[in-house]
Amino acid sequence: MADAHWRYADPRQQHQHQQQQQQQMLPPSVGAPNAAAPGQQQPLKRPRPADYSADVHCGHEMPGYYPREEERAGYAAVRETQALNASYERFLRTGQIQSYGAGPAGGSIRPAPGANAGYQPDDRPVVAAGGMDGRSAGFAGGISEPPLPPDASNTLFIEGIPTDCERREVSHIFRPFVGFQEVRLVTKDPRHPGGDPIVLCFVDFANAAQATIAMEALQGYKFDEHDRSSPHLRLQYARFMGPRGQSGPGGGGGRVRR
DNA sequence: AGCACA
Repeated sequence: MADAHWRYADPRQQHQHQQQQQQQMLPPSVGAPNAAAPGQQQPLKRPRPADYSADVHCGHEMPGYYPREEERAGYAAVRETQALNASYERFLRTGQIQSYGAGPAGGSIRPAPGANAGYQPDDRPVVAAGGMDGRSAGFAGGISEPPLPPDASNTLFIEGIPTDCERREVSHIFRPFVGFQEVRLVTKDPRHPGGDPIVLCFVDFANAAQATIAMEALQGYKFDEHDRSSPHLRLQYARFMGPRGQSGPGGGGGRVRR
């Protein structure tokens, strides 16, 4: 608890000698050696002997560790997202929503105390989907949902993201929406030579209804609200859904028809 | 306009 907190506290604390000791004991980022991202591994200064793998464990294990660029807040987002996924899967099975999104409880959403828990601002999603599924549950509010378009997908394709925008910034925009799972940024070369590179973005939601709510809420969203020439977002359903999407082949997401 | 990840 406290030892997870001291890392992020401001540097005016008086235990610096302790920090230095601990930092020497913990290697910088030996999270999960076999899960390293392709472009991410640090250059090895010298090849390790074969018996290296036996004693790498240093008590620094992190369930669900993502070796990408998420640091600090990213951790919390990922962990929280996974907790939300778990909640939602429970909802799918039981048909009951338990303190999902808004609401005071959140006890079941909190990650178990461990690595860096206990350091989270209250950033749980507040923009909730009325009827989660459109089918069965979700009539609690008495508001009927419009049917989803036939090409609805739980992945959104977002254009118009400024090229200097980082993944974290995009996550800030989409994270308040219930069902948010992940943001993926893709940089494309411009069609015209000399043009600006293009940033495409894919955002996953737990289901298509939640994706639709976010899509309509953020359609035309301006990045710089006081700049009239600021780029604005255009959101569509993503065309192809791979295994990450919920409606693969045979899942009802066939050809686009209207 | 431009649709990737596994």
